[in-house]
Amino acid sequence: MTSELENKKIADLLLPNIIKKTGDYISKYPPRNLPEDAKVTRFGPSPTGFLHIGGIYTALISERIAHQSDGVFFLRIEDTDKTREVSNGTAQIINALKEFGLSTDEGPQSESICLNSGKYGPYKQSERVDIYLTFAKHLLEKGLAYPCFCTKDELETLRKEQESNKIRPGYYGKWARHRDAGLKEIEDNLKNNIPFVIRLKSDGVEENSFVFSDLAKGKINVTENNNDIVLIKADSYPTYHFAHVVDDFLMGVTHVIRGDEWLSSLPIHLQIFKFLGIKAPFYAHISPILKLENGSKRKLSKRKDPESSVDFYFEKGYPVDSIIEYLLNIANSGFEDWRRGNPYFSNMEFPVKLEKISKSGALFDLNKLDNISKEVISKMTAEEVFEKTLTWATSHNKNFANILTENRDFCLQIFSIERNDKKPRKDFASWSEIEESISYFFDSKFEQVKVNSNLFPEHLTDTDIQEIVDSYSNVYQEENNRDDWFEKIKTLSESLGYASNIKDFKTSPDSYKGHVGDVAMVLRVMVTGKTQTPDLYEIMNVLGKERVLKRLKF
RNA sequence: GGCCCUAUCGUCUAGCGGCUAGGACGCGACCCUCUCACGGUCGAAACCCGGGUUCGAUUCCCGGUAGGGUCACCA
Repeated sequence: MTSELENKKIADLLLPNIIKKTGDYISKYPPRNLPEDAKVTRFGPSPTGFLHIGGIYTALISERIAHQSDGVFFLRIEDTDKTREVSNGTAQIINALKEFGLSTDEGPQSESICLNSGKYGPYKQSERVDIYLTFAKHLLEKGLAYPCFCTKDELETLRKEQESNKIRPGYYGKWARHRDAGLKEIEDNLKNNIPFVIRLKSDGVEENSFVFSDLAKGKINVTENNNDIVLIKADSYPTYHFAHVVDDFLMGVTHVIRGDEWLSSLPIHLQIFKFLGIKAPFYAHISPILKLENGSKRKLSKRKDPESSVDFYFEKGYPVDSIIEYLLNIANSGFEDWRRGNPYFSNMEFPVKLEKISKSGALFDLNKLDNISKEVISKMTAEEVFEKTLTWATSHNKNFANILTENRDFCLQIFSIERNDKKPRKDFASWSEIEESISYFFDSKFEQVKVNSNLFPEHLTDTDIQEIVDSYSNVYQEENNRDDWFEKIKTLSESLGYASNIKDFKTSPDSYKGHVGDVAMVLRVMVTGKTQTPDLYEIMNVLGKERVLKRLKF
């Protein structure tokens, strides 16, 4: 029997139910009809738990690269490890993408809806098993793959033996026990119902290396793979390596954007492409987001770092645009300059460039996130701030949500304070900070705060304070503008023996009881219970005459 | 350990043979100012080490060192 015939027979023996040919699938999924420069990218997460911020980072870059080239960005659920799968994992992924506004053109959109499922789908790897098996069978027939009947224990002892002899561990060369098994041996094993995996019959030579051009990393040195890696597991699911190659080929992916932890398995992937006789896509391997711990950097970890989960940011109430802009800034540091030049453009307009992605990993910097977020929120209208705060509060702070809905107009006025100025306030980085910082506007909360007498300027006596409060109460009325309001404070200061401007006070401190700042501070503390607030004139206007007088009398 | 990747202020980075090494965040001072925030001005703060190549290296090459990744029937 020729080896060709024997291979065919082995393939049929191993996968008797696979009757389609690779060609059937290739013609079912023809090349995409897109403009020449259009890029097709994908996000391929595993539904194994909460979505990592690093996943959003990769998805964001992939989405921008596709859509900024009039290409296609799709979601593919990589659920080939049923032992690690989490029940609502897919839903979490879909929701997170939605929350971040990363729109997918194909793939699952919800539990039941899958966009364009007929075109290049299914978009769930567990539903594509027959496809992988067909391609695996093809490799078996060509003698480029073979069944391996080793048990886990056997592989374990093999590894131990290699390690103790200081030999590179792996299933290759003479260590690949089943690599050259004949038809008879395979038949016997199958008859005894011994489970098997399908391995690649590698032709790689460890000493050979070549230069590969990665879009993000640049030129890299690649060593040939000589490991007979597993393509199909004993449960008939493919490994990542095999699924990646088959899927990204059939689904017409042009640019594979993924974390650089995959860099070291690139040789495997290129080899599978070669064995299948198909062209590999472009690759961009991007550095992960890191965290500093005990002086050394490490990847943000799912288990140890709460900030690795996207939920962390949603709980704190960062606007999604803040997170997106922070991530864009990590991806392409030119983002900051672009933003300065285009303060009101959507961040979708910022052109992301793979070749500009930093080669080294960035430490996550919450300070920077806060700064970007303050900038983002300061550009929102009071209505936007209100709506987004309410949305956040509805799922994270019910009491506050009620206060917001019951006091809609009042809150809108509060959020308008110093917002429509040419230099708007930048004091909120997240929605969770707002409740506390505006609490004094609400009588129910203000009255609980006993105005602390040591908040007043130290050098004023109780009588001084009383005098300021009384005389201001007498002249107070709602003013039309800040200047009138301040003039009144100044006049009052003069009449009570305080300098109406601080410079006068500084030149001869002994001729005054204090200065206009002290007078304003007394009023500020009386009205808000705080020493640091936004513009007092605006606050008084928002509170209204009645409430101001009541607080002054208190 | 093998292989691969990376290395500029505390952090994110610009730099692509000649620069007082630039910017941003954070930090400090001052100005503006009714406090805070904003804004403005200024300041402290970096080229991992050693060899080459070169008239000249942060930049190119080699070697160290350090950090990271990877060596699964996980992705």
